[in-house]
Amino acid sequence: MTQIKENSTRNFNKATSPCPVTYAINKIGGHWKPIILYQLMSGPKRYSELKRAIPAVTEKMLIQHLKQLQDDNLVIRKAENVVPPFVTYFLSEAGEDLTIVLNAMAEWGIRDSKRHLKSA
Amino acid sequence: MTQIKENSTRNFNKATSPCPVTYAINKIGGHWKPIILYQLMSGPKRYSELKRAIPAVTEKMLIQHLKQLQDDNLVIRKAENVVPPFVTYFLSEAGEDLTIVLNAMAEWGIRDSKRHLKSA
DNA sequence: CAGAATCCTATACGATACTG
DNA sequence: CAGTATCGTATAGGATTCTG
Repeated sequence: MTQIKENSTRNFNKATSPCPVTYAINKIGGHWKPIILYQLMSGPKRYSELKRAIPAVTEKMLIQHLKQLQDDNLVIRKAENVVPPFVTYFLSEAGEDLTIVLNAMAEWGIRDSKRHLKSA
Repeated sequence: MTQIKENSTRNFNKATSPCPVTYAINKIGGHWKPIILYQLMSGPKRYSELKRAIPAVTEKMLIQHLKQLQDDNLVIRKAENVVPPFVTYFLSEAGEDLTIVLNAMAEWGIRDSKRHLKSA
C-alpha cells in the first residue's frame, strides 16, 4: 500500500535536528505565523481585529495558526464568557522574545526592497 | 475546468502586501532556505559540503532552494569550468544582511528550547 | 561532482457554508 | 463574534534513477 519508509527524511527532520534555526522554523515557519505574531507585537488583539489587520488570511488559516501558536506557547488566548463572545490574543513571554527576530525580518525586508528599487 | 478565481486570496497575497514581514517571508520562507543561509554564514561552501552539512535535505530540495535564493539575489553561485565540477555557493550582500535575522532566530531557538526544559 | 528528470505523497492553503 | 466543517486545489517535499 505504498507505505512510507520508516527512516524517511520526513521523519528524520521532525525528530532530532540540533540546528537552532531549524528549531525556530518549526515553530514560526508557517506562512502566516510571523505575520500574526508581528501584528500581536503592538499589543493584544481581538480575533476580528486580527482578521481585519491581515485581510489576506482566511478564517481557517487564522484559527489554525493561532491554535498552533498556542500549542507552542507563543500566544495566549483569553476568552470572556459573555454574549457576544469577546476573545483576545496576546503574546506570551516566549512570543515577546520573538520581537527581535520579527523586527530584524521587517527591517531587512524594507532594506531589501529598497535595494531592488535602486538596481531596477 | 474548475478555474481558479481571478481575485483569489492566493493571487492577492503574492501581489501587493505592504507588510515587510510578508515580504521577507516570501524570500526566506521556505522550510530549507533559512537553514541553507545559516550554513553559508560561515563562509562559501561547495554543493557537496552543503549536502553534508544538512543531511536531512534531499538533493532536489537543496538545488531547488539554492536556485530560488539565487533568483532572489541572496546567494551567488560560482562554477569553475573543470572536470570534475567545482561549484561554490556564497552569500551576496543582501544575503549577508540576513545574518542579523538568522542569528536572532538561532538565539531565540536556543532560549526557547531551554525554557521548555525548565518547565518540563 | 553537481545536478536534472520523473513520479508520487503529504501538507498547506483557499472557498464556502454553517453554528453556539 | 468567534469560530467549525467540508471539500477542493495547489504547492511542498521526498524517493529514485539518470547524466555531463
